[in-house]
Amino acid sequence: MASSTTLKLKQQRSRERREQILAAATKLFGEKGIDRTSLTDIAATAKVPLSSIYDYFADKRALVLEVPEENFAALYQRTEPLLSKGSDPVEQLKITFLTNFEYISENPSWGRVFFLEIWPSVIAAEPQIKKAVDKYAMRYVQLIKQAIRAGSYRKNLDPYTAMSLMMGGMCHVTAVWLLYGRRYDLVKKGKAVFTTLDSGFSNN
Amino acid sequence: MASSTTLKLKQQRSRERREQILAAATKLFGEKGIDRTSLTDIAATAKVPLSSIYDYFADKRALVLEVPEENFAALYQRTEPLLSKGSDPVEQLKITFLTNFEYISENPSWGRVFFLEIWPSVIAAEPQIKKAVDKYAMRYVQLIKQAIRAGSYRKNLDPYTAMSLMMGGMCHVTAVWLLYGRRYDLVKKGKAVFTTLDSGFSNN
Amino acid sequence: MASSTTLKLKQQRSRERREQILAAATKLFGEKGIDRTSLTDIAATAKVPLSSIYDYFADKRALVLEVPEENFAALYQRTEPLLSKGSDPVEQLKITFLTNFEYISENPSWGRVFFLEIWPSVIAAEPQIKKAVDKYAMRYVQLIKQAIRAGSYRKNLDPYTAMSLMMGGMCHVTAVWLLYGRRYDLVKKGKAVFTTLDSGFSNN
Amino acid sequence: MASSTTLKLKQQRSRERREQILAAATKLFGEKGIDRTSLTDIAATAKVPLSSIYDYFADKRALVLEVPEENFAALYQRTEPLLSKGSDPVEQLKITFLTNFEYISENPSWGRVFFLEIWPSVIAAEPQIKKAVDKYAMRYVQLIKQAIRAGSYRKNLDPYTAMSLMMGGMCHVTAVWLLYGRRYDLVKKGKAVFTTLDSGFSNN
DNA sequence: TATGAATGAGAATTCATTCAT
DNA sequence: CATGAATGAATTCTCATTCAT
Repeated sequence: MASSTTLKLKQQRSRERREQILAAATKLFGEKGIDRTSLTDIAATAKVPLSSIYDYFADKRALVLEVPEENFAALYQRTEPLLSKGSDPVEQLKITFLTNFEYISENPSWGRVFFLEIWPSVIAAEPQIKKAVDKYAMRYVQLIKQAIRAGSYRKNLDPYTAMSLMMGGMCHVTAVWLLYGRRYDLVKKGKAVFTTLDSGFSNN
Repeated sequence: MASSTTLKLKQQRSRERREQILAAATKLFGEKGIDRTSLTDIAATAKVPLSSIYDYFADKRALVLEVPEENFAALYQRTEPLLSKGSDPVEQLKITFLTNFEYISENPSWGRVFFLEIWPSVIAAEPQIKKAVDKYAMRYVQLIKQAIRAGSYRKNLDPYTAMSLMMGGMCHVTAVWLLYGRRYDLVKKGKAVFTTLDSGFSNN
Repeated sequence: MASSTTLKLKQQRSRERREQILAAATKLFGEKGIDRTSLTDIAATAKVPLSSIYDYFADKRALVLEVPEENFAALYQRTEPLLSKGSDPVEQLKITFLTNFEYISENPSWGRVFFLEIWPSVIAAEPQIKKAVDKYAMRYVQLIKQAIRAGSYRKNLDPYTAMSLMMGGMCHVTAVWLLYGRRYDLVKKGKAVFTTLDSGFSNN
Repeated sequence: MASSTTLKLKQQRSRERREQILAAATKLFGEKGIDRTSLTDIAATAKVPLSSIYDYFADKRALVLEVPEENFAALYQRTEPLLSKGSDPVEQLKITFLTNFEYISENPSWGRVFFLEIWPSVIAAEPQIKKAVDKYAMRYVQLIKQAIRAGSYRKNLDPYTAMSLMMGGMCHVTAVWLLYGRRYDLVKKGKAVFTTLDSGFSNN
């Protein structure tokens, strides 16, 4: 009993430290860029001794790669329940798209890291990152294909081009939002982007 | 007379060296990322002594910032003559958009640097970069506004959102093209992007 | 009674662990060198928690110094019974010398540690090591002196020089054997070394 | 003229620095062992900034490997002229053997590095080191073979075993000399070793 | 007694920048 | 003007050792 409690406490502390490090990394990567952020910086921000970082991550590269991992998981967890009911592919596409805007809106650090540092960038070529991004992109491609089959979207719409427009639009709008000091409502902007694209994709 | 000739020769040599350095920087930044590229690498690639870089650029930062400068100039020089005749704003928009795809297609190093390293990224916040990018984006905004006024595009189209879709689409499509080994015709893909967006922007 | 049994079991376990650690250290020191072997490596190889090493050895230095200790003890234990009978000093010298070759042949890890890492090396200056090595060398010196007195070896033979040749020969032959992948019978080689030396030492 | 002088001065300074570093490395490697010697130590001893070491050696490994290189060259340079005249293989063997003792006697730091750290040790497996050592050992093997052919040494002498005894004897005697504070004349000891071996090798 | 977790003190290496010539 | 050489300041990573439980 006691030992089980202790273990849990320890594990709890460990998990917290890990998260502190990831949070610090996310914040600093977004602010200064991944390469300009030293582990010393991260340790200081996370209030953890530098060498302790190595208790949780094999090396800097591993830490960098876990930042998206963590956030994609959170994003999926948030999107899933909203989708379960709606069966209309266009509706599902909209929910998926806007939930991402919401997530970024609430986690701008993550937005910074992802859209200013990870995608698109040379590290997006890292298999671990590429796989995660591809998986996310494929959701869009699938939904767009369904929408075409359902007759909502034009038969001659290339689903990959359409996905590129959705991802690229999100990227640009988010980057501008971040670089200009987040002076407007990102989700509202996301809705405008969706509406414009949707009308271009539709069988008018 | 003789000295004037000498001077010219020197200036000539200087200009060449400067360009060699910028070309080497563009190439290497795109391949390895800005922070992972050392001035020693650049000097070696440009076949110029390391310390000579400091005769042309104040420091690494200055060199980094001049890389987009140089390339935007080249892009403008290429776009301008094509625009002079056409007066239809949609046509001008299309030319401007596709010329950029052509430029990237022919200078993939520059594509890499710009879309994987500079925009969007934390260094895009640098005033010098931001100004150059904004200037380019505003061309799109102006043309889109003209197209709306001319009745080609919908009255309720937000020109900024539309511009974001064009820039973001270009960014995404280019990044994927680069990250997946340039396996298809980028300009063709650019045309598909334009067509899709154009139909969404239009008064159908 | 029960507690005594428990105690014995514990002591048993303790002794086993100690030996596991020493065996792992011997193996790894020989493979990678003493300084390149971390206590973490040793713990992992010995399947013992890292911090448990400190229950058996004061620090890394102490562990390093006990590795020869342990092995000299084993070597003596093996040599003693063979000597008891033979009274001819030259015969005893031969047995002592060849038994060492046999021991190395059967424990090449130990051979590696001793001849590639400990002797000769700066750590051979450590009193604990020096004492053990000196003790072993003195056995040779004594037997050589006896052989001189018995008339088997030349009167003008310097017993220390002779011992150096035996030890040095063993060292060189073993090192070559190890560095070239143990491609021949070390004991046979040892016999050749002994024969050659013996004939140089003898009153021909 | 001036620039040529300047160049020479620079090269001169460079060569000196390089040698300072190698000398410091040799000294410290012999005193503390290669792995226990940090580049910081070497830089301090050589009175050179740490990072300047990298102007002369690619990394620590390269520096370690150049220490024997340098000294073998010096040893050969010293041995060669003495050999030119003598044609008797045994005489040549003696000169080669004793010149090495002389060299160590005058460069005990090198003796320490070579016999306490490099040979025999795990780094002796490094191709660059192995090659150099093998080359030196083969000289002995050749001369011994010649001596056998000339009838000076026994027909049934294995030249490799004989070489091992010469090298091993030198190693042991030198190591003891170093570890016991160089309290006697190493060259004299070398002569005793040679005499003893020679009588064992000979057709008495 | 046993041990998982933590950490301080280095270690090697890199690189932008300076400067003497 | 040009440049080879030099270097200080970081940076990532390792590891022996300690300690709370």
